[in-house]
Amino acid sequence: MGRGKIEIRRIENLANRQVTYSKRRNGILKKAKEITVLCDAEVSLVIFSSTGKMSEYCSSSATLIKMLDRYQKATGKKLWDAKHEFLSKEVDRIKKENDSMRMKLRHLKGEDLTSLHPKELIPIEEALQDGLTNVRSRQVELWKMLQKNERKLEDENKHLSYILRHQQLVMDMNEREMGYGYHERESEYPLHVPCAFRVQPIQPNLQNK
Amino acid sequence: MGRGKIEIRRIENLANRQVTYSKRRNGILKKAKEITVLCDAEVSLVIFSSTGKMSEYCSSSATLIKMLDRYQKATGKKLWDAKHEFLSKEVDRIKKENDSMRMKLRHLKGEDLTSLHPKELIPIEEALQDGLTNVRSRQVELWKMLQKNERKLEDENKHLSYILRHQQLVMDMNEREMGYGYHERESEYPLHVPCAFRVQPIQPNLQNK
DNA sequence: AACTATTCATAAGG
DNA sequence: TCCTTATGAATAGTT
Repeated sequence: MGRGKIEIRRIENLANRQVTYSKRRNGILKKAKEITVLCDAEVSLVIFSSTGKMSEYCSSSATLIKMLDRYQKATGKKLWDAKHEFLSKEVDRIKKENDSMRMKLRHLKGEDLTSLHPKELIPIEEALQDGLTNVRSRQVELWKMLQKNERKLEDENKHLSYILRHQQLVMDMNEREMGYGYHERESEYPLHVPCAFRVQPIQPNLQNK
Repeated sequence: MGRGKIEIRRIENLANRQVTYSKRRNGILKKAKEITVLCDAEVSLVIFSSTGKMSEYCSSSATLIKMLDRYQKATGKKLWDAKHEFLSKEVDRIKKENDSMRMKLRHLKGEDLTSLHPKELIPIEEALQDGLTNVRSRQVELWKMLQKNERKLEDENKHLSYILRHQQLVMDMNEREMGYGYHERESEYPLHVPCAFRVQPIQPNLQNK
């Protein structure tokens, strides 16, 4: 494809070789990009020129690392050292554990049951029954605690109300005793108790809530 | 370069995409080989089709590992470390997922409930109830299937027994008809039916099992 | 898998 | 390195 056919053998002339290199490298990079877009493929391409200059292309969805991972899985060749191998195995192991738990959860939800042997249903049923028992006993426990707490608060409430009411009575009496003659003293030491904080007669519905 | 120009965008038709993929893949592989020969370059090329099939080319003087070493030196990017980091993150991520599922399972078993807010008990209870319902309906389903199958077998059994009893009656009659006169014939063509295979009167408990 | 019309890549030259 | 252009290669659509 050019002004004449060329044999596929090393180009001896350095300048020509370099020119051809850069032209063809661009061509390959372009083709690589095109195939990823056209065909939904993933490409990793690394080229070193004879002078050692590097060019690379890696399809956007695939980092070189991911590509190499896939490469390893596809070929079985090991590119990494023992540390990575350990981590890879760790990932696999945990993933398996994960899948198994996911399955268990699904079974407990009552999904995918048709894939199970009838005998396998028994322990699942028992586990569910136990779980339900436990959850409900916990609820009863909480309920009792709430009730107990409520009673305690109610008692406290009554007690406080009683004290406050008593205090207010005392204050009212003092006020009446002192009469208008003590007006100045009152302004020096005002009571600073806004209406909202004055104890009201207890509301019946507060007790029964 | 073909019967008409095409846009560089994903080919929607699957068959076309696959055909184009294989044509262009061959093209790129050829170009990669050519540039290594013509220009004394080194190329590493890995392609995955959308179906996950891998093709690769690596110039003879460069194994992929050597290429990656050069890549690391050329870019300063540490593939090894990056890979390590990637895997570590992966492990962490999956472990978290794992812990969360383990917790869910424990909760469904009714364990560690004290750490939950009372409101969180409700969905768990519901899930357990649903699961139990599903498991039990599956059991009922299986039970029905078994019963149906049992009835079928019972009927078949009755039918076979009837036929065999009938056959035995016929055989017995033949034997009696022939009398002792046919002794020699009987020894020439023995019945070859061992006792164990003779049909016995049906046992009542076989029918009711 | 082959064919072929067409587009594309590129060798040579400036 | 970039432009041009003649040529051969690659390939899209078809059979």
